[in-house]
Amino acid sequence: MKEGPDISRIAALIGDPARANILTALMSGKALTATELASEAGVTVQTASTHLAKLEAAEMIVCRKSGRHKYFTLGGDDVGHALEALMGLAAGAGHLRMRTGPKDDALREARVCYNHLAGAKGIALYQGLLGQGVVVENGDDVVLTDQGATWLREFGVDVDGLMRSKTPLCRTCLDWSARQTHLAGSVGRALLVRMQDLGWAKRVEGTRVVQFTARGEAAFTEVFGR
Amino acid sequence: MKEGPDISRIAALIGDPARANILTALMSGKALTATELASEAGVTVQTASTHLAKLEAAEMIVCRKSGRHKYFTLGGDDVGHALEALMGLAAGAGHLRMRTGPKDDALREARVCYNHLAGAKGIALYQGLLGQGVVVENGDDVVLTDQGATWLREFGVDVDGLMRSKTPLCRTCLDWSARQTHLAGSVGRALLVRMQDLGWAKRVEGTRVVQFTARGEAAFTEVFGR
DNA sequence: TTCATACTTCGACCGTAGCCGAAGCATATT
DNA sequence: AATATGCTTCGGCTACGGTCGAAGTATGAA
Repeated sequence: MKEGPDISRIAALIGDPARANILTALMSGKALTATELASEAGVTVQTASTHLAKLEAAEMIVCRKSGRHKYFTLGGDDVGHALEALMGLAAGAGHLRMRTGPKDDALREARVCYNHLAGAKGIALYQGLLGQGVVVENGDDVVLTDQGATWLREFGVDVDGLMRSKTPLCRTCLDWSARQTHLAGSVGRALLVRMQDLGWAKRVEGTRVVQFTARGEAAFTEVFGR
Repeated sequence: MKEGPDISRIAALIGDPARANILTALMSGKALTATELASEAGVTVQTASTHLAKLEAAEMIVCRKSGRHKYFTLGGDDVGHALEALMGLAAGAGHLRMRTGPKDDALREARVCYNHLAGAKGIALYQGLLGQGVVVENGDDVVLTDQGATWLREFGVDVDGLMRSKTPLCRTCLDWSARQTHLAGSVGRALLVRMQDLGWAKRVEGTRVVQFTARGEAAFTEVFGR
């Protein structure tokens, strides 16, 4: 009768609002302490503690203790992917957050999606890469072209290093804000890092917002088109 | 404070065991009636009815009524993808079902995963296609080669028809039984259909099990190896 | 019309799990 | 040692939601 992996266990884990908030906060990719996560989730530290214990037992998050702090991060890329997929569903079903925060516009413009660029800027980036033949689409899969590898090298990305790693180079990721795809995978991550190194953009502390500088904005448009 | 779509709502929806069973049952891709789903989920029809109403309200499933029956199917591909992602997580965390049913071995051997072939046979199929250069891997993306299109045509698959459609040709899908990838996407689906047309395999009514005939087994090994 | 089947709604029961206050450890700082 | 900070455990309260029996609606068959 019952077959397959027990999907409901982990879904129930994500299903609690407090835990969902914790996980969403960790989608920023940054390591956060228990108290930070508690305030993020809107619960006391005690409750957060039990939640974190459960999430850790399920290997959805991992913790690294340093002194009297415990820093938490997402368990792995699979966890991020699953959360992204759920966000896509939630956005599609119109289940957006009730009170849309003041940062919502900024989030729609440019934000961090686990480790790569998302939002309007993320989509523009992807479209730009497609237009220049750096990557090509195949269904909803993306492939890095040979000329694309060269292009990336010139842009300052260590493509060969990425290729040695086992993590996939390119993946598509569906935006929950605009219903379009943008670029994830190690290339997507590397591009975000590179743009920060170039001083084009900075992350706004404590949020997932990515703030472009005036110069960065111009350079971005120059390279990727609007 | 709170940013992004409300992930917890739908996660909680999937988090209930009964609803999870319903969704898992619908992963077979077949349209099922309310009573069938009730027995599948192990609850009475009344409870199933309320669950179905909730799932439908969230657009996770759609229903088509015919006479006094109501046939339910998954809401869309996004739903399927999200469920797959969760299954991957659940399998990874070792949260497999407690009591493994009698059909479990058959499921591990060959089963329907939403609409394509999964299990040991699914993996063998994918490996065979890779070995013959019909598809090539790029990270965790898969691409159909030109020679692969020709091969498929000879195998009896209407590749050109598939290409005209907007749905992606090839996608990878992670098995929960063996932790390996197999082929999804419209090509994956078409191959399963073709094998059934050839009389190689039949679906066992009411389950996700795919039963290969002796002749089909031999032909499969012939064509794909292993 | 009458009966049977498929599904839905209502009402009441019950259990699980989230929540916080308070106390308990553990690690740093003085 | 004494104090402060970060995190965990315990106990009890509460509420939300899943569950089923029973009654109610819709559709098809006799």
